[in-house]
Parts: sequence; C-alpha cells; structure tokens
Amino acid sequence: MEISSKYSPQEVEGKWYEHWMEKNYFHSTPDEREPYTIVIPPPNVTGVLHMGHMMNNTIQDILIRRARMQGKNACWVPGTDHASIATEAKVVNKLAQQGIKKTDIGREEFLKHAWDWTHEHGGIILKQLRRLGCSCDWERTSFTMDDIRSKSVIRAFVDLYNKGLIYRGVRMVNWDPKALTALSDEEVIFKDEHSKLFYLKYYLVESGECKVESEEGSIIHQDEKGYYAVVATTRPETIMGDTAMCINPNDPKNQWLRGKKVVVPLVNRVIPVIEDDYVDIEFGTGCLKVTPAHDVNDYMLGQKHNLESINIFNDNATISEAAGMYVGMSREDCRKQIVIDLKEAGLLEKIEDYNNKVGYSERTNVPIEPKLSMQWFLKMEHLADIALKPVLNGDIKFYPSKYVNLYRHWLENIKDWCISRQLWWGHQIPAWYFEWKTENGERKVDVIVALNKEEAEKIAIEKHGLSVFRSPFSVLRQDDDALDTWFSSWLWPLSLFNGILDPDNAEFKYYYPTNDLITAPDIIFFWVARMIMAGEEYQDEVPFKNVYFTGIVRDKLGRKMSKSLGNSPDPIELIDKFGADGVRMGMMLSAPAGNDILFDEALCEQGRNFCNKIWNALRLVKGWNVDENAAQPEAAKMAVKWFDARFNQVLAETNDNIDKYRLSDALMGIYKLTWDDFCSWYLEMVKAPQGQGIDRVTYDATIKFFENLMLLLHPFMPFITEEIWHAIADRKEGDDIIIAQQPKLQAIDEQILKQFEFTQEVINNVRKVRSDKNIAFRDAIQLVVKGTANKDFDCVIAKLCNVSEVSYVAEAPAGAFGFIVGSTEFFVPLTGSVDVEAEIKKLEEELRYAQGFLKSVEAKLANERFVNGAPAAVVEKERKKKADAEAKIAVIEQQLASLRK
RNA sequence: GGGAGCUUAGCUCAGUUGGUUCAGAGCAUCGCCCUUACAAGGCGGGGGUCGUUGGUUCGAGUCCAACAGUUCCCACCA
Repeated sequence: MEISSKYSPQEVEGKWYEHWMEKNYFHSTPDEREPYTIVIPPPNVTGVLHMGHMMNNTIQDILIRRARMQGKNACWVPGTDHASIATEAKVVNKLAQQGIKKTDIGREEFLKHAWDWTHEHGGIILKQLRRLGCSCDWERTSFTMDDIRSKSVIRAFVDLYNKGLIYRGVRMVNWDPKALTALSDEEVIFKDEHSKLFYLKYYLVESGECKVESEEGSIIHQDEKGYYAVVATTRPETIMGDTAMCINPNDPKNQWLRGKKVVVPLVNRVIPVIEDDYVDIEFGTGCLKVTPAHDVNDYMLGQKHNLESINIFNDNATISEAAGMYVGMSREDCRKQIVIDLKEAGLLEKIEDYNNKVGYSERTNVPIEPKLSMQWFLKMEHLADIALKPVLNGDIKFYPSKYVNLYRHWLENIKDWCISRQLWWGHQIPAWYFEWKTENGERKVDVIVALNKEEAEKIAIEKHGLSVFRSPFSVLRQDDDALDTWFSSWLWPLSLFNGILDPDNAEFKYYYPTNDLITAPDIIFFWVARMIMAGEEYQDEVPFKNVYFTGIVRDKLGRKMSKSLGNSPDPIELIDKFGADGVRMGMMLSAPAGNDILFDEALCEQGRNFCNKIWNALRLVKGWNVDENAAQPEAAKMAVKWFDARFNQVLAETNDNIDKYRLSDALMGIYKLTWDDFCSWYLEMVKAPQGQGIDRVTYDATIKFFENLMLLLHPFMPFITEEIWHAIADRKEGDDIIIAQQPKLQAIDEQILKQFEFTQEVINNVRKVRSDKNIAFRDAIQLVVKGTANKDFDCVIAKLCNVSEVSYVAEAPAGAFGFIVGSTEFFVPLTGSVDVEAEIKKLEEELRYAQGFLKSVEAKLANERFVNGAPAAVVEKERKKKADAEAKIAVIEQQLASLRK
C-alpha cells in the first residue's frame, strides 16, 4: 500500500485517543505498584483552553505518560474550579442583558442560573485537553463545587473555626466596587499610574486663642483670607471624609500648626490638626489629610487618635449620602468636579504631575476602594509557619529553585487571609446568626459555625434553650457570603481523594502525597503556598514533592498573551493546523522550567516537520524487503553496533534531563538522536543497495531501534509514536506503546562512539571535498590513507561517500586533495584538477592555527605556578594536548614539504 | 523604597564544582542539489573579543565589586 509522503495527524490522533479511552488506559486504581500522582491545576469551569493551559498540561501529560512507562501506577486527576468571582460576573452580565438584576431574583434563583451556565459552558476545556492528548483519569473528574469537594470545604472551615484559626471582624479590606465584594490582598494588582498631586488649602480656624507663632524653620502660608495649611493629595474627592489633618511632630516647617484646627475646603468641616510620626516630613508639604474610612493608613491613624470615620462611598464607589455633597456621582466624575469647584473657590494652590501606584481588582480591573467592613479571616501565622519548613528543608523542591526565596519572603510577611466574599456563587459560609430577644426586650445575636443547618439548630438549642429557640422573636439565618475560591482550591490534593472527609480511606492513603505539581508562578501565593499549608495542617505531610513552575507564554515580541491584544492563538486551531504532537513539541522546545516562553507558530511548524521526518523514516523501513538469505553487510554490522551505543548514551542523558525537569533539553536530545543519528546516519548506513533486499539481522535491529526511539519519544508526542508503533510491527491486542515500558539502559560502548566520531569527521571532510570540487555523488572516488589506522569503519566511509576503495599507503600520493583528522592524513586523488597553491594555502592556515594553539599550551606548561598549582589531571591533559598538537604540526609540515617539491 | 533574576551567534536559549570534551544547540541565513523515505527534504558553509569596567587567580563565559540595560516579586509614603 502506498503511504503518503506527508504525515497527517488528523487521521491518526482521534483514532488513538479513542482507542486509549476504550482500553481504559488512563484510569488508575490502587494496586501494588508505586503510585505516581498529579492533580491538575483546575481551570475555570467555564473557561476555554489558552496557551498557558496548553503548555502546563503538555508538561503534566509528559510526566504522567513517562511514569506509566516506568511501571508506575500513574494517576492524573482532572477537574475544574468554580471560579467564584469570575463565573458570577459572567452570569451577572448575562442576566443583565436580559434586564435581570441579581438582587431582584434572589440567591436561589440566581444560583439556578449559575448552575445552568456552568452546565452549558462547563467542561469544554476538559474536552479540549483530550485533543491535546492528555491522559487524565477522566473517571475521577472533579469540580470544586461537587458534593465531596463542597463538604470538604465546609468541614475545613468548621474545623479551622473550632481551632480558633478563623475569626470574624471589622477590618479595612480591599473592596471591589464592581463585583461588590471584598478581596484578598493577593487579588489586588498595583499598577503605575500617571496622576496628579493636588495641593489644597486648609484654612486655619480664627479664634481668640488661635495665634500663629513663627518659629525657626516655619513655613507659614497666609493670604487675604487668613492663614492656611497646604495638603497634597492624589484623591481630592475624599475630602468629605476628612476628619483630621496630620503633621509630624518633628517637622519644623509645620510647628506653627500644632494644636490648631483647620477647615476642610468646600466641605467647611472643622477638623483638628493631629501629630504622628507616620507622616513623612519630606513628602508634599508634610501635611496629610486623614480620611479614616478610605485609606488603610488613615484608618490606622484614626484608630490611634480616636477619629471619627465618615464613609463617603456607597458599595459601588459612588458618593454616598454621608458625604453630604456630590451625592450619587462616580468617584471619577466627583474628582473632576471637585477640582473645578476647588479652583473656583480659590482653594486649590497648584497641581503637579505625579506617578503613583493604584490597586486594581485582579478580576474586574477596576480600582480597589479600601473599605471598612465585617469579614471572615483565616489566621496565617501558624499556617505560614508549617508551610515554610518543608520548602526550606527540601521535602518539597521547587523548579527552578529561585522561587524558594520568593516563597519564604511571602510567608514571613504574611497577613491574615480575608476569605469571605460578598458573592453567591461559591461555598456559602457555614455560619448562622441566631437572633433572639432577651427578657428585657434586648435583641441579641450569637454566631454559630456548624456543618449544616440542622447542626446549627442543635447548637442554638443547646446554648440558648428550646423555648428561646422556638420563640417567634428568634431567627436563625445563614451568613450570606461565600468563601474565596482559593479556599476550596487549597484543599484540592486532599479533597480529590476525599482526604478531608475520610482521611483513612484507601485511595487517599495510596495516592497522597502526590508527586509533581505543575503550575504557573503567578499563583505561587494564591494556591501553591496554601496547598502546602493545608497539607501540613491536615495530614502533617506535604501535598506534593516537586513543584515545576512553568513560564508565562508570551508572543514572540515578549508580550503577555491577552484577549485585548488579540495575540493569543486559538490552541485548537493550532492543533488542527500542526497536529497535537507538533504543537506539543513546539511548546516544549522552548520552555525550560521557569523561563517565559516566547511563542511562535514556527515552533509548531518545527514539531510538525519532525513528525513528517519520522513518518518518512517509517516509509523507508516499510518499503524494505527482507532477504532471508542475505548476509549482514559489514557497514550495517558496524552501524548497528554504533547506534546501539549512541542510543544508550542519549537514553542516559534523557533520563537525567527528565529527572531534573529539563524537558526541553530531553526532547531536543531525542530530536537530534532521531533526526541526525537515526535518519541521517544510521539509516543511510544500513540501507540496502537499490533493488536488493535487506538481511534479517539488520532489519530486526532497525525495527528494535525504531521502537526504542518511539518509546523514548512517546511521552512528548503520544499520537505519532502510537501510530508508528503499530505500523512497524504486528502487534497483539493490547500491545500499545502507551503502556509499554521505557527501554532499560544498557552498557555504553565508549570505544565505538569515539571511533565513529572520528569516522564522521572523515566523512564530513570527504563530503566537503566533493562539495568544493563539485563532484557528484554518483561519481565514485578513492580515499587514500597514509600510514595505518583502525579500519573498522572503512566500509561505512565507502558506503556513505561512494568511495570505491579505501587504500593505505606509506607515502602521500601526488595530485590529491588532502585533509587531516586527528593526526591521520587522508587524500582524495583527483586527476589533473588539483590546485597545488590552494592546497598549500589551506595547509598553511591550518599550520598557523595549530602553532598558535601549541604556543599557548606551551606557555601554560612553562609556567611553574601552573604546573605546581593546577591539579595533576589538568596538567596531564595539557601535556597530551601539546603532544597532539606537535604531531599534527609535524604532519602538516610534512605535507607542505611534499607539496612544495 | 526593599528584594530576586536575567544580559552568550540574526532569534530563542544551554553552558551544573573556574582549566579545548568551552565558546555550544535549535531555528533562521547563505551555497549546491528534485541522489528512487522525506523540498515540511539532502549535503556543505558562514556567523559571537560571552552587557561594560575593574578585581581575585598561573588561568574567568564561569568567582567578586561597581556600572548600564532589562524582567519580575514585595511594600501603607498621601
């Protein structure tokens, strides 16, 4: 049957994936084998595959497939994340398009919509992973909001609350005015902003006691309206919330303001001047306006100095009633208007350009508003403590290791984790508020944390008595808030095997701790660190042993891929175009651990080309006819010996590279072994002459080598390797490469590798002579060797260079092109056309180089301090170099002499 | 403001304890080839004073210092 000269992945990939699924090869159950476990970083349930996923999951699949081929019980657990804030935002948007507001339909109805949305869009990404070839144990597919995972989250919350690690309190939190929820510190992204610094006039209150005294260094402002202080601010729209002005007590230029009262511009509220070291004397005028409700530092000052706190913003960051003016305006509009009004009122001294950092919501990309609110927090001190140890002592290894520092720094400076979100999509906080009326009519509230409502009721009854509980004035209602998404993700390695609810179950005991975690460095704090905390807290054991941080996928200009830039290719389209194997290879070739990868379609093209190369090697071998009577030619015999050694050499390197998570190096090694060593050298050496059959020994060896190459390559390129596996030999049912075992490392014949390297150099030289002199390959030539040499590979030289005869002589032949390999002289006799002058010139060049080299070596050896100081082996090496160089020079000189005759 | 990393061929990167197995790889490029597996290919070639400047050393891409450029992380200077 004719095989196409182009490999077509479209015809191959789907077929094999189905076959693997049918055979249930991806599924794992505990047995006596060593487990190898990976849990997927769960993508957003309603998301679609992007390049980051492609890379990340390719790596996971490589590791999982390799483990499977090493006889381990490989288990890769897939799943998705409910992505609380992101998904809720999408559902809210969708409802808005239908004119529905979430608050109008209520929690239950909203959740119905959210589940519909989840079911409709959910799991697309997992299907896409199948196209990529991912060998996940799909039977284990989980969701952070499925039954077990949800119950695990609730159990963990209750448990941590009972341990005293979770508390509820009023704190300054990061408020997202678009999503209308609190966020954790990690969800705030600071961006540089070109903004303005506004200098506002705060006039002093005139009164009898208020006397301005000039002291040394004072800078007093005064105009026709009186004395005034100048405050520099980037946020003039918050003046309605000012309840003090603060100076540094050690600031000479503002001494005159001590104990005074000033008037907030436009607002006309009188506020005191307070003093605190916190104020930076050098910044602006050294006067700080204090808005305790809207700035973290001001809040701290407010607490310290007992200031009133005026919340001038509504939850959506419009101006509130409490502000008394500009009510209902957006903060942006308000700023514009207030600047105009200040100017008109003569209260704006000047405006300067200013660069500062503004916190934005990671999800909704709107500026964060610091807001005082009641939230739930997880205490981090203890958890940080237990999570630091395993990373510092090497129980968990980071690749690359530079992330250890980052990790440590974060844990050592950690703050409590705000875990409540004012969202509905997610795990509702298992806290109930029991409200009742005391005998004297006072209303009271008790917070009850319990696994479910029934439990909560039981506790309420226990604590407050049945009659109080049943009283018509009593209410038990659950906290409205949901938990941060990461509060479920951090349990992932535990909860996937039901280790929170049932820590003694056999599966959990078998699969946990998992082996490798492959993730992006930008979630090292969000996720990695917290999983380690949870693992240590619940199992007193690490959740995984190695963490491989991938780089961020960028476009070839180094820009982050994003929807708005439109520079992110659709991974599925790439697979359609280049095949999954091609794309996988493209991703892996330039993705050393931790380095950003600059993605370029050309890399996938290289992957596709490689597939094609392999495909054509198959075509060649398939075209061979075995001649059972044929004896094995010498060249083929040597080729088999050599390739066997070479294969084992690369096998050792590959194993080493993968053990060190240097996957791109490993793949490159296999690529070169296949393309250069196998295709360009080996196959050319063993090819039978036109029209002849190949002998049995060589054929079998070749098939074996081909198989071994495919085994080595399979984790990286699963589809084409399975296809080739089945094409090169008759396979019994179930003899599939995916479950075959990796080749075992055999002894490497170093001697033959050295000999062959020498041979390659000879062949390259002959080819160069051919190329230089324009001698077509079909025209046979002769090769003359001066003196003696190892003749083992002469047959190979003859075959690959179309040399009719390799002969050995004592004297250099006249009229021949010469070259030197090592210190052996070779000649290609060519009738009539030798340009003696050119040959002399070439040799002189070589001589110059060799002499220069010799000189440097001699200088080194003449240096007593080197001979005495350097290790003996190094000195010995130099002596050898000297001897070699001298031999080479002698040879060149001799040749020159004979040419000049 | 603090901290970490990076800077080697046109591009993307290796270079693990300092010593021609150290100046490499892949891609790109150039020349010649439709040689019956492969033009998504074959064969051959060119290309870097290892960011700069000092220092340590017999010897530095490799160690140290400073500087420049660049990336990232953290941080309550309005």
